[in-house]
Amino acid sequence: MEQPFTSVWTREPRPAKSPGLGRDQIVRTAMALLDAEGVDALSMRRLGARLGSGATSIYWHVASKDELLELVMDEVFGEVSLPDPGAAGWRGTALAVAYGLRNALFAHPWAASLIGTRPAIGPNAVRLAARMLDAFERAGFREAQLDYASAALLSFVLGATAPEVAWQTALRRSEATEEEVLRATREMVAQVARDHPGLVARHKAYDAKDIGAERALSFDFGLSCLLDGLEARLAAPDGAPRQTGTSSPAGQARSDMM
Amino acid sequence: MEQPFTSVWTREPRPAKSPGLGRDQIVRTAMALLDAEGVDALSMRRLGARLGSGATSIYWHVASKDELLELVMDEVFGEVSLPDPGAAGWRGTALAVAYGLRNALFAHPWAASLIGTRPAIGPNAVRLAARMLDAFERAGFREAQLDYASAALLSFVLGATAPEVAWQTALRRSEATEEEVLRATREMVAQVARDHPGLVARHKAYDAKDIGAERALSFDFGLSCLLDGLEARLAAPDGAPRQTGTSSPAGQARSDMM
DNA sequence: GATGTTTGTCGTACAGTGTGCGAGTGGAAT
DNA sequence: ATTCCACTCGCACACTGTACGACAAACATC
Repeated sequence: MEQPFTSVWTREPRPAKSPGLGRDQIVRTAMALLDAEGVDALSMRRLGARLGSGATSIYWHVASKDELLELVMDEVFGEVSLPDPGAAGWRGTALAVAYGLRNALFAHPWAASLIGTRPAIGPNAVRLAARMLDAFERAGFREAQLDYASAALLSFVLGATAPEVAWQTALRRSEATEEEVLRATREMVAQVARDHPGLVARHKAYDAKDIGAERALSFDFGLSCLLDGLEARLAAPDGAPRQTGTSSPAGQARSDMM
Repeated sequence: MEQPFTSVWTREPRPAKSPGLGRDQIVRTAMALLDAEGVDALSMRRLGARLGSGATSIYWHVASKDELLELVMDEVFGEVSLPDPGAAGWRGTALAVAYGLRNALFAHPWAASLIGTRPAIGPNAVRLAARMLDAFERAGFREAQLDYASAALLSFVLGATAPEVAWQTALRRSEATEEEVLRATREMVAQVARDHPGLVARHKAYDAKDIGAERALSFDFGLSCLLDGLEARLAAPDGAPRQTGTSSPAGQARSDMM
């Protein structure tokens, strides 16, 4: 669309000395609307109505809806509270970021569907990344590994949380009881996986348990596994302590795209 | 919307004995359109035009656009080729799934923006999960850890790949040269992170390197870290070998939502 | 004070979107 | 011959993002 690859963050915001509409008020109202009614309910006209102004007035302060979404996205990143990297230690900071981000995404489910969509380079996202890099550097990570390690953590958190949130909101939107959902899901799995007998048995085992708690445990498990793996790299700085890992398997090209 | 929580996969597809339009032809054509022109270009009218039929004819075979997207999503999962879990071994299977999924997402960039959006429970996604569980069970994972471990792997792969794809397509859409983008990005970072002096220096170091290759290395690093961490759990079955990890930090509630 | 200029608001309009509805088609079964 | 059924499709509705240009109010300059 735009040729020199611009983003909200490069362009100056409107002077903002104004008495009426302002960029931050727009963003706040948009977040409220998103939180209250979900991502589908956010239209410029509805937002304008909530602001008590015309729909197209918004375009004076914000270039496009996409840009507005970038702004609210960064607001979500701003909501994770960061500990002092010196006091919390490496693992503490990592855990805080992980759970903070996870909780922020649960608090704003619409953000989960946007997170893979556009690059997160707003000031709050950058500050979060900087904090994490700081903590990881204190821990002893150097050079490229520093970036790799923090990227890995963020990747896991996002990849684990986004589908969870998707599930949760999908359930919430259909007003079925959790009972019904469980039954329907089991039927689905049974129907679709009848030639994978292990699956249906295992899925049956879930019936008794609380799904939310189970998912939290799963998150904990994956997170501490990843952190353990990272910690192991601190001992052997430039190699994979358990070998393999850097050789691509069975005819799969690694970095064939781009 | 629908009260008993239905999904495409529960409902029988239309008998499909038809000569004309059919569910699979629709899905194939939709994929072609998506691959060629991206996710914004997929509208029912355009799809109908490509099929040589009216736009609303599609609704006989497919309940809604959402359902259609679920179908094409599963087709993507079907594209990752799975090795024989017996022959490839645990780590081999894990690597194959990871790179296979990653490559599939790069081959169909539109899928990356859909992946966090709706639960993946189509037959191909289920088969992939079953294969992975099989391999992980052979490796020695049991009970809940079996699920946790495979979920962790998928989480990392998705969370690492989706933003990468998002970046790549964002760049592709703006017809800027990679040079321009680099310069603009650096300016962005510099502007936004001027109180994080470490960041801008580190970002400068990237200028010489190939971004794609760098990202592939990052993926490799995170993946092998996670696998190492998982492998460590095989030795100490029911505890975290490096302690911590299951206690939530500094006043952050763990599973407070849902 | 008069005159331009910037800053900001908004109504209208355009080209699209997903999809409900009901009318129409052809072939098969009665 | 008639009834039924699997399909196809045109129309219409409500709604979307946003380009454009007409306004108004605040401010600068003469």
